[in-house]
Amino acid sequence: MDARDLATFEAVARLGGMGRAARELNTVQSNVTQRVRRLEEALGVSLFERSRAGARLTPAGERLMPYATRVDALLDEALRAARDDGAPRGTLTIGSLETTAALRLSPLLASYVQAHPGVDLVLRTGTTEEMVERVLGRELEGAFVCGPVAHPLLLSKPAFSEELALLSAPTEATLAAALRRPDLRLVILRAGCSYRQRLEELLARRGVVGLRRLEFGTLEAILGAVAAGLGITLMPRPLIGPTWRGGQVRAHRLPAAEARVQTVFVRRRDMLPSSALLAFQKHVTKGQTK
Amino acid sequence: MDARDLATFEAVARLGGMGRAARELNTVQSNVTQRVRRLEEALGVSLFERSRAGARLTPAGERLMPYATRVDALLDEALRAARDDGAPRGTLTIGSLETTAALRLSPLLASYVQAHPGVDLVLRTGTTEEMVERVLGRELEGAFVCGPVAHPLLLSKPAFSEELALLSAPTEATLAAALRRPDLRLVILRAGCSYRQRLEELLARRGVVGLRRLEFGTLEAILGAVAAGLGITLMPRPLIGPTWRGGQVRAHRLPAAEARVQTVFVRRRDMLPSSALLAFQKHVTKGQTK
DNA sequence: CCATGCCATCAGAATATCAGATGAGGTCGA
DNA sequence: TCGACCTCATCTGATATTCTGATGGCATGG
Repeated sequence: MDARDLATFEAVARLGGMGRAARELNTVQSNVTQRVRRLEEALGVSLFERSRAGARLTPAGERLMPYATRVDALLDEALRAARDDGAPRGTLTIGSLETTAALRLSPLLASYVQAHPGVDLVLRTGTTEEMVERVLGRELEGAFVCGPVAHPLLLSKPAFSEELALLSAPTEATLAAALRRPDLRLVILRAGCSYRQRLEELLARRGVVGLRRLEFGTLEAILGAVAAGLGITLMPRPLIGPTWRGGQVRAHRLPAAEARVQTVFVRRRDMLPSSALLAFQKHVTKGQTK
Repeated sequence: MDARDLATFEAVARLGGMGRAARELNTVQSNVTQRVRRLEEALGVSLFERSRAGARLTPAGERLMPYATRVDALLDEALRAARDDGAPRGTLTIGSLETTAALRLSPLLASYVQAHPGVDLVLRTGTTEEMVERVLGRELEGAFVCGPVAHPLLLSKPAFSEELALLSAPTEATLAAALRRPDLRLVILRAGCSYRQRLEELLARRGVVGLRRLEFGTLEAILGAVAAGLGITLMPRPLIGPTWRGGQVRAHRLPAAEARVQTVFVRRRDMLPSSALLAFQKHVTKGQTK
């Protein structure tokens, strides 16, 4: 049984058609047909029900499908294991929340790439859901996300503990005052942002619901908007320390129970970490204790 | 990365030479050389240190080796999963202790193959160590062996509980009398027999050590030897019930603590059981309760 | 110092894979 | 109803890969 046949099978099953699979695999449809037929002959079972609409998996195909993906993943892991001699090298692709990247990671990244010049570091940012999705899809080796994360396929390890603060324009002296504004809006980073739900829950406990939202793509824009009195936001408190100490926004402390949030590092349980990743994690731990 | 290249690599590593691997793979040496070279090029690392003596694994080869076997096993499992539609079919190869086969299995085998005519049943007998070895090597889907078995790769499930008895010639009225014979010998089935060590321990507790051994290949020969007064043996008590009730051997009961032995069914934890095996296990369970 | 065993390399034959054209069958819309 | 447009199957010839068997280098051991 050829691994490439299996990969072809997988693409056909996933895309629901041989022609579509051919396009994805950069080949022609006749080729895909041949590979599938060969696989079917080798196994002695029919894998697809062909129809005008495309190809649908037979029960035998359903049974084979998980193996197709597992073989693919295993071959990929074998490749990396053979290449990885323990010295960090190659491309390390990790994900992070925007805020974590800004607050915790940025000072570490420079020293990491300096310590390991053989590594090409790729950092992608996004929401917790996006990051988890990409880690599961093996697009990322791991990611810093808003904890806790409980997923059977993921390994989750506490990385940072943040104190969140509610930010408002500096004209609002207290949290209560900030919430009394009639035109109060939530200023959030993006649709699925981890802190948005938390902020809404927090406000709901104080009787504030149904607020309008403002969505900005960068932290700077958000802080600018808050400074201008457009609304409030929730953010790690240290983040506004250096840049915004001029007093352009005001950070209102929250009760400890609401303020604490764990940033965890997640990675696939079944994916062996590259040496580059191990070195990165060590780097993060070292930076923490310093 | 081609799975066949990986299999070739595995054979070379295991046999320590390309020529030898070529012989095992039914091909010629130049071909093996080419496949290994291609694999090395694809990975970008050297996998073997070549010398006049053969080929030895480099560190990268060492890292790749476990994946070669895993990919092979996974492909094999994929094959069986796709073919196995839940109806017992194909070849079921299991192992058993000689005594278990004679005592417990033989009545079950006929009814099993009758109930599942699509299955070719292969039963191999041997010692516990041999069976465990073969299960680990995937030569057997599972085996009935002398418990307990604790191995991280094996799943072990109690199957039968036997009462062992010490057998002697019928002229010996008691166990103590049987042990007093000056020319006492142990009659055992084969070198690694599970019951041999147990018998020696049992005798040692009674102060009898250093006995000579007689080794016979079949149960009938052993019972015959015991009947003829050549020595003693240890065996499940029910085994001598029907055939030897004529009184040609005498079964001496043992204290419960020494007599009880669990026969367990073991199989590889990471190997999905075929439908034929599942049906067989169900058959055994049913036969037990009857 | 020749026989033997090891691996690397090469060349030609056998085989597999590829792209593209075509055909069969159906759906959809004019 | 017809034709455009899907689907997958099949065929063909060009291309690429894989196989075999022969050769050569090199070290070891009789």
